[in-house]
Amino acid sequence: MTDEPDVPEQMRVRREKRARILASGGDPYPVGVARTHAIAEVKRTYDGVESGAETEDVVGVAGRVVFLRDTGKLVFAAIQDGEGERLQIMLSEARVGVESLAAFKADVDLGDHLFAQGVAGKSKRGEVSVFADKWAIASKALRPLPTLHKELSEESRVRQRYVDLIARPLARDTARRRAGVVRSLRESLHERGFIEIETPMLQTQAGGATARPFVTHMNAFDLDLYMRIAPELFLKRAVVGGIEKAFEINRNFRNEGADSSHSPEFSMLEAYEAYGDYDTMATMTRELIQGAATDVFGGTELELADGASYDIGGEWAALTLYGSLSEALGADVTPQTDLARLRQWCDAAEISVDPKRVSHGKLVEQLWEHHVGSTLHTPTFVRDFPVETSPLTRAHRSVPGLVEKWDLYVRGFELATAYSELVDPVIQRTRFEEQARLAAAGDEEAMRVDDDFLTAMEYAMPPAGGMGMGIDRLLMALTGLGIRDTILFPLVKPSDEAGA
RNA sequence: GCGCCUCUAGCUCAACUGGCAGAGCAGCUGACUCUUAAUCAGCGGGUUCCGGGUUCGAGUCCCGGGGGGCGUACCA
Repeated sequence: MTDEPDVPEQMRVRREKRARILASGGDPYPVGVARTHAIAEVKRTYDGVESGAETEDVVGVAGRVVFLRDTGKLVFAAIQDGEGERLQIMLSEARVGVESLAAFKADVDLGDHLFAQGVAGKSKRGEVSVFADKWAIASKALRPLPTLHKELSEESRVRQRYVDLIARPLARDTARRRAGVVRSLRESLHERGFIEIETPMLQTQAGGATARPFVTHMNAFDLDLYMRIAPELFLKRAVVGGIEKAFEINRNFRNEGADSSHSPEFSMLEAYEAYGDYDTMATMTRELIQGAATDVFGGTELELADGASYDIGGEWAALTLYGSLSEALGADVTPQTDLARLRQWCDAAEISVDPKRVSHGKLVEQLWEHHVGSTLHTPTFVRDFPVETSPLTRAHRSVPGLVEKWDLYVRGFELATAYSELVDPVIQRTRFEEQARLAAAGDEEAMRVDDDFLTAMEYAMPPAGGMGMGIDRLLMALTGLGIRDTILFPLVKPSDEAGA
């Protein structure tokens, strides 16, 4: 194994060390070590010790070696644990003996997990240290660590996130912050009496959103199945059945483009509340987000990765789709504005529209996105959408041609959306049929008629508000990072060079 | 999908108009009992993403392919 020709020198050397340890009766991968203290605990406890002083407290610590310095009869090693805390280990010939120190120098590399036992104290330079009496390799690394003083290339970061997590504090923080945000959302929803349910990811037809699905196949039933594009239609079935406040935080899959704000698999929160509407959902959404910001970032004033900062506290701005578009265009746009006029504005703004999907609603939304959406940086609710593009939303209670739907925009992208849900099964059927016509005409993202869902609706769904929010995008909004940095292991195309 | 940029040692990056492929860290050998990207002496390490082509000569120029980034179009 040590004479494979293609193995780089540094890997070859580490493999030889592993073999040597085994040959001399040692164990490069012991089942455990006698760890007594976390690194942060040691640093905290002995912070008050005088420089150069040793205590009589024996501690056992373990972590990954991230720094090594051999000064002859004294060796310094810094170990790092899962929280990114570092602790200095000092190994002196006087304490461990000539032989053990020589073995340490010969066998331990940067990247190894190391265990050390000894008294806690402080070095002459004032750094909390463990003066080791004993040491052991807790796990031998066979690959060298990257340079810890330089940023890993963007590609290496996502391809080898495990290395990124070792090397880059922000990577560790982001993983923990994401966990904190998700936890905060769950707790806030639980406090409001919501019940978390899990709905199918494998579906016989992908509904609940307009998007192209991934297709897969079930062998046992010889059946083509779709990965879900949204949990909406199943969550609503649950509401019909009496789970009046239902939510799900889980993955959706959309077979579409990938860029700095789109991932083919992404996490989404959807929540439905019987006897709520799009206004109650707006309040709840704001409180969920502000709560997550407070729980994880200590408040609603956010400092972003790109240096920008903004405050998401207080009430959020609200405007209407048609009103804000009219203002931006300097002309009245209403649900009655005809297609020809909308096309002129699209041409003027050089917006190209898929000819298979041209409708009043589609053009209005594209115009709005171009002229208004990308300019909204602080959280803003955009209210009241055209009916054609919102087949699951109920008609506006006072304005004909509109539906009760809002989109929440932050930093130029859509973070969340909510409806006063359509619960009339007869209207729902005609909406589905209209979608099916679009699909037949070539619109690959249009919905299909879901008969089982319509049957459920015919048992009567209570009036309800529903909301969907992208979890990845929430992290983006709170941190300023791109979507691939908020997802720990984003999809990457295979490359022959990655790993071995 | 289209356009532009990019791929060189384990990692991060150099290499002019085509002319011996280099540095820092990391590695190996040695010195040093307070280092913390230590210092000192020495030594290794390359399919320059892959496949063709032009040329006396290609990391560099041309063609094809792959990975990555940015912009643009669509979706959240």
